Amino acid sequence: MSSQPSTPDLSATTEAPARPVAVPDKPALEGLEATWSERWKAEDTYAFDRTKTRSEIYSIDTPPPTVSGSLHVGHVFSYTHTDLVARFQRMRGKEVFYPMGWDDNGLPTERRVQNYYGVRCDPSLPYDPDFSPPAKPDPKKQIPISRPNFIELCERLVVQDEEVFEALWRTLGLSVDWKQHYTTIGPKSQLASQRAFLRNLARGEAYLQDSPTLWDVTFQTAVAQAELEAREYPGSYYRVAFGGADGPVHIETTRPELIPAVVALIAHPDDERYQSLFGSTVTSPVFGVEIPVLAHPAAEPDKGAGIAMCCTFGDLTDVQWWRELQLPVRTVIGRDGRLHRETPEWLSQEPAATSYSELAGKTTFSAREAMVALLRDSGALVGDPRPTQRMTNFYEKGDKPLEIVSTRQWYIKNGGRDAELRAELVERGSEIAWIPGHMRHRYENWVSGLNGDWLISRQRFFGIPFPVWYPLSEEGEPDYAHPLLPREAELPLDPSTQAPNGYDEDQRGKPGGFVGDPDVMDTWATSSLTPHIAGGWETDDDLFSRVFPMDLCTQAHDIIRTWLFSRVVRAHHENHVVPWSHALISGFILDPDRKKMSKSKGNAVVPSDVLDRFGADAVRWRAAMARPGLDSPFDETQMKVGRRLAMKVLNASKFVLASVGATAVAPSAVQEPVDRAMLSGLAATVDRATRAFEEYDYTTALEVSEKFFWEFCDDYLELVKERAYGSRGEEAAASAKAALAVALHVQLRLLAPFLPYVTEEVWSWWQEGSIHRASWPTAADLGEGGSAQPEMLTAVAATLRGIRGAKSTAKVSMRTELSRATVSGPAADVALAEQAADDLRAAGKVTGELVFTAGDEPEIAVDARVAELAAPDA
RNA sequence: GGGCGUAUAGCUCAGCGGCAGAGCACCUCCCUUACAAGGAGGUGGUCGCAGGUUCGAUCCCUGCUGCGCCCACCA
Repeated sequence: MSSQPSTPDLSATTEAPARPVAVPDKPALEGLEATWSERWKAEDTYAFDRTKTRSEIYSIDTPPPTVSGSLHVGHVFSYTHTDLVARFQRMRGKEVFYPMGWDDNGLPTERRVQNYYGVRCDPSLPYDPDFSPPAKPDPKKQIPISRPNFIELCERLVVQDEEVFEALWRTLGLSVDWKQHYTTIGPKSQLASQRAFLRNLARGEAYLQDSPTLWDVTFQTAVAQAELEAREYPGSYYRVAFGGADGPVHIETTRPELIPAVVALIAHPDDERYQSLFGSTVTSPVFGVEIPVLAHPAAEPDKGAGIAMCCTFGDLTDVQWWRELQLPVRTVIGRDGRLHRETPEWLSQEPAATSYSELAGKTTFSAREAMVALLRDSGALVGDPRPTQRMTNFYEKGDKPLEIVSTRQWYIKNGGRDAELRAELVERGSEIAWIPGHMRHRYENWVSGLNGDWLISRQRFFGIPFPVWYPLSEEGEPDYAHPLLPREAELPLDPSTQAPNGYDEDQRGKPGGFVGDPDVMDTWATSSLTPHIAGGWETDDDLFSRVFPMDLCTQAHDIIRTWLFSRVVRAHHENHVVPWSHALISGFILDPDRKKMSKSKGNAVVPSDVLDRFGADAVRWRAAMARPGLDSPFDETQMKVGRRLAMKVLNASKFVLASVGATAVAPSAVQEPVDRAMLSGLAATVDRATRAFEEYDYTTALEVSEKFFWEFCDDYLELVKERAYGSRGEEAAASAKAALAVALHVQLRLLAPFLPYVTEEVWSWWQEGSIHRASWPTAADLGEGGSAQPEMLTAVAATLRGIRGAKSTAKVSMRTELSRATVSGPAADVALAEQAADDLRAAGKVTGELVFTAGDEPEIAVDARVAELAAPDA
């Protein structure tokens, strides 16, 4: 560093660069993804160094994508957001723990296997070791296969799917350490899920309960509150007369097929119309069953007839009444969604039994038609049905309304039935730094609105089994109150193939023997443990202590109620902490009509297609323009802007490094005022980008860096081009070249998180190592120039723009020479611009006079005379 | 019905007490030795509506309206 400005340190500019500079003649974006993703893989560029201490580490919990689903650009954007932060933190010197998982467990995989291979799982069948799926699956005739055969196919297919996903993420340039990878069905997940479950059970946080459950009749499994989706569903109101002592009592129902399951009529205790009926009984139409009339405050006088029929179970209000009024259970709908084939005992009398036979075995839809006919014949149907649209609960992956079926299920306490726990979990939410902040309301709303504990068991096949058996009594009845549990050291295990301690396999299913729990855990019961699974909980304490609790969780807002909340629940129970300090929430990518993208709507944009057409850097650029939490419509034209930036980085870099030959990064050689002014502006940009990134505002970090870069190209580069080529001598050229090299060196690093491919490509032309392991730029990288006055470049650029404007107005080429140009404006600005008079003269091709004069204009203006027009005859 | 967010140029979005901004699109010009998949210049706005606070409001407050999302809503 020179202490004597009069003798600039030229040695820095003449010394040979660290390595030969190799700039291609025609830099191109094509092929960069293949080249560099391969290199990063081979060189393990993003490997996590587990010797670092917790304070040196930045750990990230990323949502494991459903590999059996299809990704669209929305996913790609959200995962890019995570990667932007990861790359920034890495360059800032943090050791980034950035694992990736695949969610391959659960129903989506089962469905995909069914369709892909044309099979279905029939647990009653024995394993067939010679089974191979049909070459041409017939979707209409699925072949029944055993559960072990089915699971084999699941495992086979997810491996294929996962390869495709990994390739996509690598192409996108996610800086994941793939050695930290996990799958939600893999052994690590099995172990963590079963261990965590046993711990929950031991502490009383998990329990088994036989009670009314939301039930999907298509998939024949229980579903959790978090998986509900209310949808509009057409129906009709039927006005139906029950027989009362003093004449008929009318109710309205949309579900007449549930009349055989009526256990009470219920009205509001203050409803004057029904005071005389409370305590009395009525008889149900068609069946003639005696039904009590009861009062309960949940009945709404304005709804329907004001008096409701309570069935077991038509909806959640029925469950509430059943529970609080201690009503009997009269179930008619089975797990398959059909009315029981056997006549229920309370309908065994005639004429009920004959009537019921009209309904037995029918789906709810057919049973409804049959029931309406019975009502009509009996005269109990009053008037015509009135069509209606109402909101009905569906399983989010299902297409038939949910039923409520009494079943035995495993639950984990999540505050849904415990105000104290709920308050603790709400409080956990406020310990998280939400980005953007208002996403915390989503969390609080959800937790506050829970109406039951978390149902984690599913009556499915491809999932993690509960590590539990039940002893069988001498009568062969399972004793659910005293489950047989393994020791943690025996995990992971499968109770359907392994016997509990103290029993032999031949006692399975025999009186006095045991039976394994047949259910599997829902996939959220596993993904709620992703910080534990990825972090080596209880299997690698050293690693876990270095990465947990994590620094960041990133995801879209739709899974706050599921993935985010369930991880908070698990970490709260197990570790008494929140699992991460920050939650960065992405918005959705919408189609151009602002509708959410989804495969079913056919408006999803396939990521591999846009990656092929625009390149990963361009796609990432567009992703970075979507601020946290904000939904953003997808528009291809914006990809082009990102692509143009990537291309510009290649071209500008080629110009600086090859055409000008500015390769030595030597800030001390920068002496010209305008060069120092440029570096000073860059210093301010670095500062702003860094602050923005620290606040997870990657969009602003990109905007300020990109804006500077374009001005650097459009103004500064043009301005100093001639001087850098040597038009004003060695010293002046050296200053420009040093400034160009320093600025490029800094700007490439500023852009590296966004455009990992082009920045790496350019870095490789003249620097050692990966730019992604280089340090994040600071003002110190810019030397003393960084503290010069940036206004000077502003004034000079305004002057240059004025000169160009004059040529543009005169409709002449920018190469046209000017015989005279007068720069006027505020005295201070003009004085600053004048300091770069020689550069301006060169860049503007002012061959004649270039006059600087203070004037009245509020900003710099240029009055120019075009030489060719001034002398057309010449 | 409850909650959250949002409304700024044709489009996508910044700005959030002091002269209304960017990119895209559009128009004009220029094949300039880094870049024509480029470059230069330009047109374009009652900052949703109505009140209020203020010397001053796109910005703060209140109300309204539109849009979006989450939750609740199966009589």
